[in-house]
Amino acid sequence: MLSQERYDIILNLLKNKEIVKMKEIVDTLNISESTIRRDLSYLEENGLLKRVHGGATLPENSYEADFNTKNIQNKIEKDKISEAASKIVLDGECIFIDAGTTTERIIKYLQGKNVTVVTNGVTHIPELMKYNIRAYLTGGKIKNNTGALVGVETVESLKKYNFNKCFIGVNGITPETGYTTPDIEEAEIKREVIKQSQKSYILADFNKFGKTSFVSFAQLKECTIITDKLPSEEYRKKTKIKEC
Amino acid sequence: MLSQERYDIILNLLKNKEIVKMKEIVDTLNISESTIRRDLSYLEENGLLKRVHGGATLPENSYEADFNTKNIQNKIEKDKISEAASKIVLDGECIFIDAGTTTERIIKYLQGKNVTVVTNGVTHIPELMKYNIRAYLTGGKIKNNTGALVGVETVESLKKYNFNKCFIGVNGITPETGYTTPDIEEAEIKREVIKQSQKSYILADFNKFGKTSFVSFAQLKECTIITDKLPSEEYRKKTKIKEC
DNA sequence: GACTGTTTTTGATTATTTTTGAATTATTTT
DNA sequence: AAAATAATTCAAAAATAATCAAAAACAGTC
Repeated sequence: MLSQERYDIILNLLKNKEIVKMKEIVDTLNISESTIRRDLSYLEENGLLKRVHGGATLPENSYEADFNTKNIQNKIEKDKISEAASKIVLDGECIFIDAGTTTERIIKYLQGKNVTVVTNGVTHIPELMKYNIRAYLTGGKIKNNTGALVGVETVESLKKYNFNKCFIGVNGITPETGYTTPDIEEAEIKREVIKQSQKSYILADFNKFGKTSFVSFAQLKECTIITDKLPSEEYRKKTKIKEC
Repeated sequence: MLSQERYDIILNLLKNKEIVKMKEIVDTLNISESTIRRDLSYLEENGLLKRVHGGATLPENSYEADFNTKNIQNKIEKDKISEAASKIVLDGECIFIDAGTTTERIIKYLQGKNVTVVTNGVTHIPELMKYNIRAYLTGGKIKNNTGALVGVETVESLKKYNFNKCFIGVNGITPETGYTTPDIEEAEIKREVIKQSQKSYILADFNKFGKTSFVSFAQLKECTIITDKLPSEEYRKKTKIKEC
């Protein structure tokens, strides 16, 4: 059995139960405790679960949406992207962090840095408070499914800020349609944020390339893409790309 | 049984009952008192509950001095106040709910009502989403200790809304100083909210009467007090009071 | 392909640490 | 003071970490 398979199964056990015991994993996988311990350590390092005495639990701030991503490797890459993003943030800067699970991961890497964060993602708040990061929330309507703040109030609110950098999530990237997302209200926010930022960064794992979602919010050249793997040279010609 | 499981169960017992006795925990968990004591200590250290002789209660907000922590009756009263507050909210109204633990309790009683809620309390969000209440958040700086949104951005944000009613927490009430609270930034918000509301309500259990905190944010007559027990007739002469 | 040497993965074994419950002592409540 | 509850201590049990040899996977070489 491949380690990847084991990772999948373990995370799946967790996904349904919130908490899983060593014994349960042993029973389902029929594999030695030693190996499972190693797996758990690995998964913990990559923030996919939290080990506790006797088993493992979901990590503190895991929002369900993230668990729909089946491929573990993909999650690990996502984390690398977030880490890379955090590294380009300089001391004293003011940045915007978009709502969404990919962008949320940046926060933990900002720990100890002197930055001011503005966000429209209410799910980011516990994380921001945990690391004691100076943070502002845009106003607006709370979208019940994603916990993003949207609407006129949010756009108005954004106009008051000037960001050194902004970090934005995305669902599809093509040279023709640019950056796309499925939600029209959230697209509006992203558009406004880019307008208010000196530099704009798109966080995208490599399977977003070549995909198109419902609403375009910017052209390729308006932002720098931070990604783990570049699919073709075509994109590099059209915009700046930072690989990690 | 994993310690994590026990934590969950204990906190769940608490969530519904406000207070839980040692014996109850022993009966439900079938585990030694020693272990449960250790669990309670751990949970207390993490601010998830407060130990009392013979069991545990829900934690109090540290800065919001509550002198009767041991008194369970007091908590029941608090909840009655919140329930009474929720009952004066009419169908279709737009209300403001102040940040804080007392006001947070209103939310669960709004379930199913057709209301629009605006708030500056980020800790209210999960509860608002849980009951699927149409909600807006003011913008502003996230105060790290209380999770309240404050500052110019919040005040600006509030000016756009007109509320039918607002529900505000308080730390002290006297005929001379009016309504008082320890935080100057939060006071500013309360002041603005009252300005934007047709009717303003103060939620106060009876031990807030006769106390004075640092900053005044309104005179007695500007608001209606919702309380469980009235300490003296003096107050009734100066403002409207709703007992429950 | 077959062979060889290297690296990686695995499971058993053995320390080491953590958790637990009982016994004892101290503290609080009535 | 008596009863109830809590803190402390300690040894047994359970879980984890560390170690190591066998097995499997891999990379070259012929």
